[in-house]
Amino acid sequence: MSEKDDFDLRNFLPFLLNQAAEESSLAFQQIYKDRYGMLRTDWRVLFHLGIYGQMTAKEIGERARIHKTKISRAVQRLSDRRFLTRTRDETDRRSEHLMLTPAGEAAYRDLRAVAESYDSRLAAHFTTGEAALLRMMLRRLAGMER
Amino acid sequence: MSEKDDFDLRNFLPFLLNQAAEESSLAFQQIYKDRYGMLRTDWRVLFHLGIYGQMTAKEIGERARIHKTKISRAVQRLSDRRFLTRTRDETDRRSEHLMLTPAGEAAYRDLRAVAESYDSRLAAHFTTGEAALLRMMLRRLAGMER
DNA sequence: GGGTAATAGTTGATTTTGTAACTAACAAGC
DNA sequence: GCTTGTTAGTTACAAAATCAACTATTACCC
Repeated sequence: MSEKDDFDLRNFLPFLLNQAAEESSLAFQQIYKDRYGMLRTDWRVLFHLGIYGQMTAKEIGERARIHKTKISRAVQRLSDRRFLTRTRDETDRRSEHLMLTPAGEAAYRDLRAVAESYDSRLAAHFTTGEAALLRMMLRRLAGMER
Repeated sequence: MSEKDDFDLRNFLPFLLNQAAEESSLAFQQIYKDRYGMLRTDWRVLFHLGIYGQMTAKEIGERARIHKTKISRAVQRLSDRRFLTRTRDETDRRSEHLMLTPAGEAAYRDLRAVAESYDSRLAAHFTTGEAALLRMMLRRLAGMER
């Protein structure tokens, strides 16, 4: 298994980003899965509603770049568990407004606290300046600014 | 959809890392998928063998943190397409040594060139120093150093 | 050496995702 | 107002990921 070719996979950004993303999501994933039986899309939808209040499925999908079928299923699951309510828009009856129930709010607040402390723990690997630069670079790679 | 809560999802590292990873893998994924019909695990296995030469499934799994069932199926697909050969270790007949065929080598060299230019394009978002720092930080988050 | 545990890798059942086709509602042009 | 095209969201089916159980082989150890 000695080196045979000098391409460095460990520095290839798509690979490296995936490894870092996977590793750094693991412990958080464990929590929303164990504590609420949620999937990745579920907590993302929950957080969007917790942060921005009432939104439609479409708005969440655009903001988080999640496909509409994934959103549809996450909304279904969250609705089944009484974490959100769906109310049709009366002026455009195709879309519906999603809003957290008190139970949804509680789950959101709980997970938000976990997320905050978890994020700090990750950021503690770096100086404050480095962490800020890292976030900036990631936002740029994610196409979230420019 | 006005702000209701000041938690910033766009700065939450697990989310941000995932968005960046997904976005920055898209175009590369398109290429190995369209050109060779490969899945994510397939090109990873291919690259490991291209870079390090002969390896066992277990070694690849450890190095890339991929579950053995995923590796097993990727090896099966690559073997079906005659991109690699499998030879049993005669001193420990449980494991087998994987090695690229000439066709596998050719695919690897082709994709490696794509990967290199693709990586440069991504890194061009930053100064040389920033890019080096980014890779270092990602390796640290991925648990690939310390 | 015989029994028990560990290891490399595979297979099968279940869950989740991805893709395309669908329904229902609205919009635009004429 | 009727046809054609869009849009929001759902559903059906195929592809892929996950998890547990399995086979075959080697290691341990009494």
